[in-house]
Amino acid sequence: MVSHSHEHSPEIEIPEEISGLRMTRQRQEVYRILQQERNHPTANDVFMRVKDRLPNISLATVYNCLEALVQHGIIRQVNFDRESSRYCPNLNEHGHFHDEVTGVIHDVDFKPGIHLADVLNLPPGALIEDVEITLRGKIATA
Amino acid sequence: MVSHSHEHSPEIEIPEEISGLRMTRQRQEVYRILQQERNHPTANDVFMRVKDRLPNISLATVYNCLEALVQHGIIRQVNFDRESSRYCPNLNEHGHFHDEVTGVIHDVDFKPGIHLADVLNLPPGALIEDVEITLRGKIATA
DNA sequence: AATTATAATTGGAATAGTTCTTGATATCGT
DNA sequence: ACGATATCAAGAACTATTCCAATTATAATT
Repeated sequence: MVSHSHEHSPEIEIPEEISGLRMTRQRQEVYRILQQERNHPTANDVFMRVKDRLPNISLATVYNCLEALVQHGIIRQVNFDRESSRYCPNLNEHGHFHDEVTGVIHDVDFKPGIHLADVLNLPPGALIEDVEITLRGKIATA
Repeated sequence: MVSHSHEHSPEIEIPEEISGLRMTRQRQEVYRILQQERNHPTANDVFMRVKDRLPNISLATVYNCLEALVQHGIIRQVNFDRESSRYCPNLNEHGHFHDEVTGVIHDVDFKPGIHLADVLNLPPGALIEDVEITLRGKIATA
């Protein structure tokens, strides 16, 4: 076990295991970046940032880590059209609004008490396992 | 076993120009396929089908045609995760349910009177230009 | 602690969907 | 008909992602 002694940045405590996933150093650092930067980074964004702390990490490992975190329900993968996938630590059911002027991606929550099945005519017997709601547009400069 | 017959579908009359887009032979045939086969085909699906009528068409042209039709608001492009894009002639605001057992994609409409702005907490001033709602799951076998 | 087994990481090669490029062909406006 | 413009075909190029083989780290067992 690693004795973490003196670090200066506001560290986020990450347990050694989450949801049955072994939290290796690489997975920890990838996860930390998602927690700190809530900008919905791409795999490559994460790769560039994580190299500050793990200079030898490979892009393949970043992909592996992100996939492992997604599989274990620790983060979510978000796709806009055919652009690079982005990753998001917000596990609440929510959608995304992509401001195409600034490029910023905003989380969009449901209004309280609203559930998808209430507003959509789903096929009979449909068991939803995953939902993706993505909006694209701009913000009126009032 | 499914007999995969291209039954004679009644010809669909397609005007020479739609929404300011010149309807070339290739665009007509691509569009016709989308109208006839409402299976949300991929570009490659369309390519294979359209070769019955235009044996010399190229895949690049199919992509060009699909893009032109999308740009002019004649069809819609639908993405599921990072899979191949699919194309859809249904212009009503609707989502898609992807049955991951059968692979079938169902259109999913809003219940009458429901609009997105009623159910989502959009960022103030957001002007939505495009919405994508994709669901993934299975259908319970009664 | 040493040994074996299992899992994770790395770096590069491979893949797949899509886009780009170039030269040929068709269509439009005059 | 003529030049200008748009579209097309074929294949090369591009890019995000995955795969693979070899190495390294961690865990389990003795």
